[in-house]
Amino acid sequence: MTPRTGLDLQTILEAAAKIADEQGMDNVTLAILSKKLGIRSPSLYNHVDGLNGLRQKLAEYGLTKLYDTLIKAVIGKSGDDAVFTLGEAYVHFARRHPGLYEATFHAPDPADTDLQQAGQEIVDLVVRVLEPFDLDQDSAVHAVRGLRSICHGFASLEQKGGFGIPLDVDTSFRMLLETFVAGLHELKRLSNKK
Amino acid sequence: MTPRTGLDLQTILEAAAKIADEQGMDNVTLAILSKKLGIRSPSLYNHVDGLNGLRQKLAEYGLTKLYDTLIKAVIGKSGDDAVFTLGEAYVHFARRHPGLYEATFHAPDPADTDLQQAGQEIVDLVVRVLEPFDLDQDSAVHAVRGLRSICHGFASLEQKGGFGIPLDVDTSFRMLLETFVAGLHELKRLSNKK
DNA sequence: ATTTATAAACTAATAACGTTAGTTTTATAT
DNA sequence: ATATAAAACTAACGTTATTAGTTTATAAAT
Repeated sequence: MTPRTGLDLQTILEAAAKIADEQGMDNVTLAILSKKLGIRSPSLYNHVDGLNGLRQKLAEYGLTKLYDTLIKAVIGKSGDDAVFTLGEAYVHFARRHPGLYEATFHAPDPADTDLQQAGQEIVDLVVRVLEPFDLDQDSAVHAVRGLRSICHGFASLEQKGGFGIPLDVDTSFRMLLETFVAGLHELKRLSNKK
Repeated sequence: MTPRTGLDLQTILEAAAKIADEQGMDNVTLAILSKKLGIRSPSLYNHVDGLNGLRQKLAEYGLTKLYDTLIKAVIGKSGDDAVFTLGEAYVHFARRHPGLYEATFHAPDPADTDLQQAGQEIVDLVVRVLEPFDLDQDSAVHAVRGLRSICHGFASLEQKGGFGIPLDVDTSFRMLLETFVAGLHELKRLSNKK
């Protein structure tokens, strides 16, 4: 004896992501979402644990979509080139999916296991991209944090309209990545000297 | 004939900043704020244009406090040292005032003149800190964007609990700044070669 | 074909919030 | 003492999220 088939989580998350991208994360409400789906807002509780539950799932959904984008981008690339490609795919994702990207950081429970794991997959990917740089274990962790900070910081500031001056932002980001990569090589050279 | 003297904006913003820091930006509501101030929520409209107006003012307040912190930190410093000091003061501010720092990015109208000016002061400060690196005009703008991205990205990720692994975060950030500075020197060396 | 179990979707109701309108209060300058 | 202007108030409304309880539809079992 099985129940009737209604909405599924995937449909709900896609609709929520669309609202986030088009109207901003603030407008991802149960009221607006349910209207878009053609149901009443209490019905959403059959699929998601309230607004917080929706935000949690949406954050996870966003991270896995980001991961899919990144891994497709770096296939067949290595070394400096892979770093540039990874970075550019990251900010490109944030531009294409501003709301979903924002949702990634709006999880009510950042310590949730599923969410952590989705984030860890991205970290592991960045670790692999940085492997050719021959960093020791600790330095590798530091470098991953660095590259994530660069990508997220740039994407976030760009989204918030932080770059007022009319100077090409792609060039800015490319130069930032080049500076980072050059710095990695340089620090490695210095440590090899000893 | 002057009116009675009630609350002033400064008091309101300080209370709002405290709520933001202690309970998160989501709890900066007119209801909670007015309760903390011992007045009814509609009375806040005498000082601030609703919740959006409060958020706008709070963002501006946060930027000026950040600017004050940064400028005090870099006084008497120059070159690489000034960059390290600036960056560390930045993330230190974000740690001490997590909610107020977050508020900085939650202005309903990012294009507002007063807010833009508050942000521009910080940009100008970073420009001056990077002057010793002898960058041409465009490169200087790119470098400022880069350093801002690094600082904001790191602060933001740290705040969101993005760094799971138990490896010292201060070391991570220091190394990121060192990588950036080394990269700047290296790129400069390369461009001088021609 | 009929029955039945199950979950999806519903209605109704409540509490909290932001906001507006209109009234009262109170400190100060005359 | 009095008039004024703004601060603070009460009352009310619309919108949310949320809970409780009811109805409905569908897939499987008879």
